[in-house]
Amino acid sequence: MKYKTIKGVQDILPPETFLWQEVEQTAKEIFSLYGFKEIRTPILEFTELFVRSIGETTDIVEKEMYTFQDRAGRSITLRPEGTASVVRAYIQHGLSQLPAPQKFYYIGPMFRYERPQKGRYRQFHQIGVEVFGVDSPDVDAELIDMIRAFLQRIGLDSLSIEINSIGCEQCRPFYRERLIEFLSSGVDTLCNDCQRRYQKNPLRVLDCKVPTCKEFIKDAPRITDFLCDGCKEHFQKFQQRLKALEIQYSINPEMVRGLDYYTRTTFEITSNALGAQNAVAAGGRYDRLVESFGGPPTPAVGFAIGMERLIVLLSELKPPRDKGPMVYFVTLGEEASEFAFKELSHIRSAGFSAEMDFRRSSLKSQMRRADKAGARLVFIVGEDELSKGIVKYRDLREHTEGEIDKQGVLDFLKNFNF
RNA sequence: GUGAGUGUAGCUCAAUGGUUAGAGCACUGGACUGUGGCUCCAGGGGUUGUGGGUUCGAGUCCCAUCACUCACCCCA
Repeated sequence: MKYKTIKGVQDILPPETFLWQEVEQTAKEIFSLYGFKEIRTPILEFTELFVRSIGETTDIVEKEMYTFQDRAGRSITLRPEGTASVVRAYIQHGLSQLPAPQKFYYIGPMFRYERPQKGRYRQFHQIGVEVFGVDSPDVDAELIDMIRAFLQRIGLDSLSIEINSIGCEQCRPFYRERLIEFLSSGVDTLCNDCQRRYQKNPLRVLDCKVPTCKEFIKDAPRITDFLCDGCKEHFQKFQQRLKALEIQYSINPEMVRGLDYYTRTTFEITSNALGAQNAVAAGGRYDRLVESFGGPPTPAVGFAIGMERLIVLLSELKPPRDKGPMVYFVTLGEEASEFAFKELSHIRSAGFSAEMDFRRSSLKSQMRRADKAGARLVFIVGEDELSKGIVKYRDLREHTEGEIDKQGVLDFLKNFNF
């Protein structure tokens, strides 16, 4: 085969596209109930935007971005995530001047040059949400509530919700020192990856999977014990709200987010049916990012849903099915074919999905194709029928049949109980 | 970037180193000359991922390479 998709990207074919449409439509409906409006930002941005927001030393920036020079020599990057672009747009268009909170959602492809595996692709799709201008933990809880509502609506309840607070620029550095202190007592017992993490991002040692490391960090200091008064209160209020909504969650003080810009609240929605990449949705608060981009100090919080992962769960639950046309015309002879061709257009205009068999073949094989296509109703038109001024119909589901006046096709459909 | 596994028809898979690489499903047609599903019959569809090597002979063994899958790393 000469041409195929490049590594880590994929075609999405029907009937799976039905599932994608359902997910997107449900997200739009639920999110708008919560006051969110769609924002569409470009897939291309200046590289600098992502380097500054995600963090220079993160893996995403260091080795996973699709970056290239445009024809004028500027460094351009295919977005690896959505938040940076939305923040840029928020500042660029002066949206901070509008009444807070400003609430946005977006749906679209993201790109990261990673080795593909289950639930991880080089082009993947996210539904993301951002709220600007309110620092209250009520918003954080509202977001969790919205995710829950969304997942419930598409039929995925019983996913686990994990939350954490990673503090702010006041308390986190202090905790970081304590943690480094603790780790230094046993660096040489840690795995190779953790030796590296110890140097680069000590917090990451916390969610190492190696048993010996797990054993060692069991006694490590916990971020939640080192939060400053402000962060502590924020985290408690957040939980109070979750309880008020009767949302089941667990605190995971070892949950570390990969992007540098997070502050205070972080959370993940995971499923144990997904393999190693088990996060369906994840997000958190980023109170300093807008300011660091040159905007006014603006607290913000958001999350992203991984669509491919969602689809995996969903298609196990209810395998996607093609929906056939309501009506299928089977014809014999040129005159009948022309009659059907015109009817086809009329009834489609009236809102009925309809097909006809353009191939000149036996009645039997046309019937067979009508069945394969999943049609509900077949109209049979031949010379006999036309000369009598009628068409025959057959209901493929109820196995009933009859005749109707050939002028009355549309009326028949309008009264038909599909 | 690291490791392991797998590459044969559109899909899922067979084929001890030995004839012309098969089956099920799917597709097309027929049995039923104007009636779907069930059944039966027939047909189309393959550079066995690619390139080397070993051998009288390779889908099968060896090497390389590419792709896919899963895991690590990291993350939605």
